[in-house]
Amino acid sequence: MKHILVVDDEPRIAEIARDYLERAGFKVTTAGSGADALAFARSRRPDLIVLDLGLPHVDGLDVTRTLRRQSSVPIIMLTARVDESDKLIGLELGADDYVTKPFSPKELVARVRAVFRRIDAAPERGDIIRAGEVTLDKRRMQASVGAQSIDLTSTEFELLATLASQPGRVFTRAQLLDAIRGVEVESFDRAIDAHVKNVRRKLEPDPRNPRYVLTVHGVGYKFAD
Amino acid sequence: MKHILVVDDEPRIAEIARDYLERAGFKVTTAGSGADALAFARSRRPDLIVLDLGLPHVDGLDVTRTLRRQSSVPIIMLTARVDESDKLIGLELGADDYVTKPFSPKELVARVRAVFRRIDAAPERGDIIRAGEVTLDKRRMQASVGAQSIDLTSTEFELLATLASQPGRVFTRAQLLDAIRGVEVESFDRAIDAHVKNVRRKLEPDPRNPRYVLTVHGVGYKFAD
DNA sequence: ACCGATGATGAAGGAATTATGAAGATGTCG
DNA sequence: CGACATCTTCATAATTCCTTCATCATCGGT
Repeated sequence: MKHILVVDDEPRIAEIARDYLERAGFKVTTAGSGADALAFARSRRPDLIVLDLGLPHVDGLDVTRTLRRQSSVPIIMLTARVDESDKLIGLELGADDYVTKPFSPKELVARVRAVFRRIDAAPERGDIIRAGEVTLDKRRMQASVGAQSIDLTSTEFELLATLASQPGRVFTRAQLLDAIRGVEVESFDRAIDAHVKNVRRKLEPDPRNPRYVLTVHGVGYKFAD
Repeated sequence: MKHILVVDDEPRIAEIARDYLERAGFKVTTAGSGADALAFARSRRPDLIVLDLGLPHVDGLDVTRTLRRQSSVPIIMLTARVDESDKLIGLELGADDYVTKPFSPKELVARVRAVFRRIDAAPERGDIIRAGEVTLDKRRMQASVGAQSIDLTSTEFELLATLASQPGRVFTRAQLLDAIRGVEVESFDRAIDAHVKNVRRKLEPDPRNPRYVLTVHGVGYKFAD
């Protein structure tokens, strides 16, 4: 069963949302502050968060920003004002959808269902990368070799995803830096070597004789094809 | 930097899209009508167009049709209707992907990125060199004779690519040195001989009687034509 | 067919590139 | 603030492969 966290400082609103969402078949937890929401999200990993933009102290955007550093949990924003809200949300990365207050509970349920549909729908083209026995799930940021799933840091994941998305293509270190860091950061090329080493340590059965992430001497790296 | 044209008659929607796409590192221009969009596309050549299907006067399909007569710019359609027939029509006319309204801005960004990934992944003109049975793929830095693929070092690959890019033309050793090393390096001419030997060993069915990389006595080498 | 000049070849040394472990820097969490 | 994780940098070891050289084969003009 999908677990939804509803965050609003007005208990009345939160309760209405809870009633409707529970009736729609979801498990619901409510939180009255941004701090509570963050603590809960960290420890219990809800499947979706309904978040009031106008929380006191730590507002919805702060919560979103903090959450986004560690998770890609879907967020639906509740916004009070119509005029400014779109702009604000537009500027802040991270919300998946938004509902303006006063909202109809039925609309909220519909939006929640829509988000889950999107997520559960057949993976987007390119969202799942399969290259031989290696599988990368971009949405869940999870990698696996065969049935064995492995933990990668976000940088390592991006690096591997870039390589595995086009097996056989040779990437220079500069290209890989772009892919994992964005163009703006200037970093020493050799940082890539360190990440490759770490990826190999986690991914390869025998890191000394890589089967997947291969070195192309004088050029860069490629994923085996 | 990639330049994206967003076309929607609702400024609110266009602005949200602009904000998200700019945060994602794209340069964005917005247009409120099909006529503006066509004018802009003609004069400024954006790298991708996000196009509302339900534009007034000249609708998205008209715009697409007109655009397609003169350009192959990627198009992502925004459509309110989920109707399957619209999808078919749009794809027939050359839309590259679809996002249904109301859309999550994050999804839009993801689709845009996916389209660019597809485009950038496609081999560019000149990236594949074909000379008889020999094929060179610069992106993969791999050569093949018929169906047999061959691993070359980067120097060997550059040497062969230089020769094969102009079959029949004779290259002096100095020219070949320039091509593989850059002008600045001073190296003994005869190093080329060694590379030719190695290329032949890997490439030729019978290295003693070369079929592809031919010696021009007293001058240099050429690729057979 | 001869002979000087040019090319082919295999081996060895050395330059350049990559691998690796550890330390420093940075940011995050409790 | 201290513990922890991650990313980057650095020094050094290991590896690749480029160049050179010596020797033998081939070419072309006479």
